[in-house]
Amino acid sequence: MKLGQATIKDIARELNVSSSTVSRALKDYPGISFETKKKVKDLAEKLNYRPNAIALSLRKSKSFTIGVIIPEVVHFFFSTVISGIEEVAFKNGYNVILCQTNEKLEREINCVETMLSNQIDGLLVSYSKETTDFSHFINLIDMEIPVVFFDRIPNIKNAVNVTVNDFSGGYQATKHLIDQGYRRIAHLAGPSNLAISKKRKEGYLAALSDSGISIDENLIVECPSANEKESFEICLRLFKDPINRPDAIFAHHDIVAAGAMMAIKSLGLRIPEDIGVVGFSNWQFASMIDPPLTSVLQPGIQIGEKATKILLEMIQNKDINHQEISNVVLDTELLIRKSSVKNY
Amino acid sequence: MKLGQATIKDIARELNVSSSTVSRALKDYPGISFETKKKVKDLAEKLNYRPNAIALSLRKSKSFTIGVIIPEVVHFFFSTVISGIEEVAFKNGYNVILCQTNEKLEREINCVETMLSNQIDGLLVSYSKETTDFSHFINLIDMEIPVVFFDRIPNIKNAVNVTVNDFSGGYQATKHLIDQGYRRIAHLAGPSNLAISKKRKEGYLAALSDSGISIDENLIVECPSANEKESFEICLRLFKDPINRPDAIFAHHDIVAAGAMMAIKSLGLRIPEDIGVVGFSNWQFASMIDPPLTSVLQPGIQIGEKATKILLEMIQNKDINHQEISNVVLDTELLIRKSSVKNY
DNA sequence: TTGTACGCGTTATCAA
DNA sequence: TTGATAACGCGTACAA
Repeated sequence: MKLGQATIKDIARELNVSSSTVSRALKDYPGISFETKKKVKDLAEKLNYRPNAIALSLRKSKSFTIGVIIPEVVHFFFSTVISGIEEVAFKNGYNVILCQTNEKLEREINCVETMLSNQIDGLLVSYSKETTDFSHFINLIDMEIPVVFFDRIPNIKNAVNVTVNDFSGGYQATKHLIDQGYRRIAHLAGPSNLAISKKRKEGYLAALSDSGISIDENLIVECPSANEKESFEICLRLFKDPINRPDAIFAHHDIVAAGAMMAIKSLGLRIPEDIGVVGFSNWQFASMIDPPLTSVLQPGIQIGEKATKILLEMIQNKDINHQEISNVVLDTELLIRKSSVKNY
Repeated sequence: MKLGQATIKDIARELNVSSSTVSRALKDYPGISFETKKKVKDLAEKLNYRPNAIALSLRKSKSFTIGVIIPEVVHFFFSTVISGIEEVAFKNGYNVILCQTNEKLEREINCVETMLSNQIDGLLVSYSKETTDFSHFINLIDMEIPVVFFDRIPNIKNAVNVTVNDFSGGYQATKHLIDQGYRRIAHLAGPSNLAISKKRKEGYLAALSDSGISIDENLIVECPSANEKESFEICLRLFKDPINRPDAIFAHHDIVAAGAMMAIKSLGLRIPEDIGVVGFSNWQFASMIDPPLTSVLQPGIQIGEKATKILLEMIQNKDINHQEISNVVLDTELLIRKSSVKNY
């Protein structure tokens, strides 16, 4: 018995018909006698025949595969996005091939190469923190390969972007802290080359402005690595001066917020009585820490679904009007928990 | 077909040589004049030539792709495993195609079909909670397609399994609680059809036994869904009776532990003073919750790496001795934090 | 040193 | 109603 899978040729040989007949019979093409059709289908069943997707790809110049490039899988938000992507792709008969960059530009370029070699029909990307030159993506777009950016979106002509309303998320978060009576609200900002960092910060600034609170540059600190350790240390410094210290923190995301909370606790300060805290993304742990963390919900699954739906549309209908879909912005929602409400 | 993807034929035509010459020149085959080689390579560079992986797959009957089937991406442990898988696969020039089952058997079978159609060279699997019949996997093994199971491993002849020592993890956790002076230790067990649930429970039982503590069946409760809500409710019931209530919890995993912690707090009990808690898997949030949760480290990245290395070995060397690698067990490590140490 | 021919699995096209 | 052929892109045995 031959290794591997039965092919159309195997069926044809065994039944003494041509492979085209088998192909047509299997696909219920008109003009095949009922008899032949039955013979073929029965044998196919018996041999456990399965069409070879690789051969199909070659024949049709279409791989039914979409590529996904993300910074890292081990990141709650990205894992939810992947989940949404996989879900929609699977339902539409597309495969997902996955590549993580570990936030390295070199690796990212390498991933794009791999994707190209593998003839992906389209690509979903959230680029790395190191990426400032987008030519490897622009090349793809120039080759007319559909590309959709999500979450971290570049400023590229003809790019299609899916993201949440980071500005409004930042605004909501900050406004909420103001409404709760906090006045010296610090912002732990994200890496400055990411548009999301800029947007969240702008939302923060706008909320302060709108409430007539003057902006104190000392209260805005960038967290380039955006991990809990970095944020812990930054906060220790930030809280050193008891006079000028902030009374609330709006963090770029929940991990940063968690680091801040640890710093606050380690200084013997109370959350939310002394310091209020709001995060971003609503990581899984947000509701489980103590006190539960108020956070801006960033609907990862929906982002993944939406981005994939758009990508599939672009793949299936090349003449789609890019202008209309070039910037999809999903709504955020503030999930209020104890970390920011004094009388919760 | 994507515009601008140059093929060997394009190069051949332009240079007035045969495509075999181009093919050979590109791969530095002997017997090609330096001159031709240079011409070909230069033009390839200029045209941005990239070998078509699909054509190569067909030609070589090898896809350089491995499939990964997991219950869900949005699960910290699995996301770490995927990360390890992707890392090793990428380094070895293999692609990763991903399929999640959402814990559904039907979907799982469907995923296997997809993988087969796509001619994966090998498969990594952690099966769904619903799966009790493994014939869809056994078929693969019978077809001599390399399959490696990780974390959730079946009892199948010739299967290759990679897992952590769940028994010893359960034992460590329980022993630690005993050493801390806890005596009425409850176990919130995982879904009963998973070997990992059984193993962790056996470790728990053995530790009690070895310490001469009698086993109270009322203190062992299964959590079939293993989410925080379920565990919260189970714990409320478990703690209703102030006389017979447990003084510690060993949970199947950290999410279950987190649910338990919420229940404990909501009843006004203190952790670890009144109730000690130990989880499993060391989810990312374990160190961030209050009090930080003692947990059994389950090295997901290493599991992913190890499983992939073994799979690639099986793919590249069909004559490998399965007996020797049929059961790889990685060590767990107990990370002791405040949730289980009264005088931390 | 280079070219020809074939096959990997499939299907569209034309011919019978 | 069915068959033969070519083509998708590539590599390679064989021929020149």
